[in-house]
Amino acid sequence: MTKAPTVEDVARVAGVSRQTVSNVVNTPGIVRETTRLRVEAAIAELGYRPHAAARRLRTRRSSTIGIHLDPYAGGIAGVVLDRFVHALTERASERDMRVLLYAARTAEEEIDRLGDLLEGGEVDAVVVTGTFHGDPRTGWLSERGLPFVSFGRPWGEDDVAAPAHLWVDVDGAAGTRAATEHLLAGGARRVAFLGWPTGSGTGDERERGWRESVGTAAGPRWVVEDNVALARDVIAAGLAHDPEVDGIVCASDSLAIGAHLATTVAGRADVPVVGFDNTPAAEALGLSSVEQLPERVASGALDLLMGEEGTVVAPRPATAGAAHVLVEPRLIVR
Amino acid sequence: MTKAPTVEDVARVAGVSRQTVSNVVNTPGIVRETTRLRVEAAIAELGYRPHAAARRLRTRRSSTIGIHLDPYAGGIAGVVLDRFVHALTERASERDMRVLLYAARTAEEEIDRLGDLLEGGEVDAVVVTGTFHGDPRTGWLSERGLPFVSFGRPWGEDDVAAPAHLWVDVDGAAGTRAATEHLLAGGARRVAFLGWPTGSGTGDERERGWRESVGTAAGPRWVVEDNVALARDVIAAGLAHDPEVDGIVCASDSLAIGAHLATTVAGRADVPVVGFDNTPAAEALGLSSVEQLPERVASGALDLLMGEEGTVVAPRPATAGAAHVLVEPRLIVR
DNA sequence: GGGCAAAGTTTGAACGTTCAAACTCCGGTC
DNA sequence: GACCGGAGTTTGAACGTTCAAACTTTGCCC
Repeated sequence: MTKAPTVEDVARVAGVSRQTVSNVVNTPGIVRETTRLRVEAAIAELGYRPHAAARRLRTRRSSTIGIHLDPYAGGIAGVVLDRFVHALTERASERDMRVLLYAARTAEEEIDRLGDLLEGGEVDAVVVTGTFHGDPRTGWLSERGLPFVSFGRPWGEDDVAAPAHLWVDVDGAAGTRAATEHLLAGGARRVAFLGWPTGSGTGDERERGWRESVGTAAGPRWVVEDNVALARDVIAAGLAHDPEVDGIVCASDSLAIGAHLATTVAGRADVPVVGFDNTPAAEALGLSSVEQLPERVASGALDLLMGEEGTVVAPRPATAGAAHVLVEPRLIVR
Repeated sequence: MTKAPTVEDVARVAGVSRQTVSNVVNTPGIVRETTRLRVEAAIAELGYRPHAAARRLRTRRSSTIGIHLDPYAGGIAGVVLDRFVHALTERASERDMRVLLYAARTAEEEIDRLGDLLEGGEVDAVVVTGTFHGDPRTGWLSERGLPFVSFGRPWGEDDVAAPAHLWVDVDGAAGTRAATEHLLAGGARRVAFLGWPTGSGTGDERERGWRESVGTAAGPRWVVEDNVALARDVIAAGLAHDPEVDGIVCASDSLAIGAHLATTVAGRADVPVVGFDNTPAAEALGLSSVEQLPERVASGALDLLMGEEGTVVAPRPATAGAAHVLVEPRLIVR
């Protein structure tokens, strides 16, 4: 394999200057038609491809977005994030952007990594996932004015009216509201909620949706860690104790699967169970579930970073105009 | 935010030359201890980070590996690939490598993208997934001598003795063999196989493992598309017709879940079902399954591209020495 | 203390691109 | 026919790093 051709080589073959070749590649509009065709022919003939590193060095733009990938946790929850990564890759691709993955075990390590990537010009912006109250990462990024968007609200602050930074999230309450209303519309008279212990912003939000829409049909609220076997046991006991329950809204598909197993074993297959996340497992078991629409989340993240139409990361301060996107999820009925 | 410091700035502060700063960063061993400390102090003081693009341009290395991410397909199968991506990111990170994702809808589009990424120096090598017999991508890459490894064998050729290119794969036959032997050891006398229609290399391989180890306990071989509901129906009918079956080995977790639903409904919960891929769904239902060990696959891919110890992509022709890694999967008993 | 090799350090150039400014045409206007 | 403006094109410089070669210092031996 001989040396790869450069703009210079193309220019020589086409009988024009370096810069004109560059213009044909980047801003064809300003080049005279006849010249353009000549240059394009030379590009094709030589098989010229712009060298990414040289371009990045000169333009100070990498056209790349970084995203952290946790060690695979097992279980069901990771699927949502993976779907988001898929969607982000596709949407980014449409805007001529790339997605770079990075690993980090701890928050400190991640901050270190973020610094390398952003300040070293390896990425133009990052998407931070799994944020929590007082997350050191978002603070660190904000302080330095580095461009980023979080998937997940800056919990605990006044995140909608005066957001601390750009964020995208799914409206969990709207999801459980839809789930609850679906059960009520199906004739349920006593709808229970199976969620996580209070304190996780996401979980509290999902519980709120049920509480606000269940009205007089409110059944018990059960709480357990996100685990199929534990959920099954809780529901088995709960149903025995409160047989009037005729519908269960869950904060996750793991919980829903546990609940489903419990109702099946107890011969109460008549009690509908609705999950959250619409994972393949819920699909396989024929459970209804709230779909987070990761594609919308991905689009929202890019809109915030690049503007609705932009093809370049142009960070706006969180204080200016729309600084967040809240995606309304959709109930998938099965 | 003022301009980011460069080697030059660090050099000035530390009272040394550019190159010495570079040496401290890249090959600290050759710098005198006292000098090194002085430079390191200057680096810390200024918060210097090497500019990735400049380094890439000069060294002609991106320290990045590309991998294609399909549109999220839904269903269970995608999970294995996602786990592989996670593992690849972590392993790559340990070797100071990054992982870049790219999207493409068709094989032609993917080839175009591969050309841009590899010849534009955006990535040093790519991992190609989901290869099939006569795959245009691997041919295109091989012709040009571009460095890549495939996750999946070059089916149909003499892939082990004279591999067409570097590849990593999971020994599917070994997986179903382990599953079959597990059922036999548990006392099964008639073990069926539920697989996909003949013709997919992967599926045929998994069937072979069952066939070769089931011996006189061979039950029927059922075949169906990879779908929970279809699998359930096939097993329901199959069990009714052949009630002697007392164990089912499946080519995937989707099939296994279908089989599990069928045995449960038929009141034949005594018939153990073993899946393949060890997805969260199988875990949630308490099904045994064959675990592909994506971490090993990821390590294998990097070993092939970079050598066992290397930190640089140093492509070897597939003809030289070990050009493939075949990972032995592990049965997870539940 | 002179000579010599090894260790450590500096210097000029180069990687391939795009920016910014300069330059060349060309048609139209006074 | 001199002047102007705009479209199209070229030129020199710069982005920040590392390579390769040249240079300087150190340590050792006789």
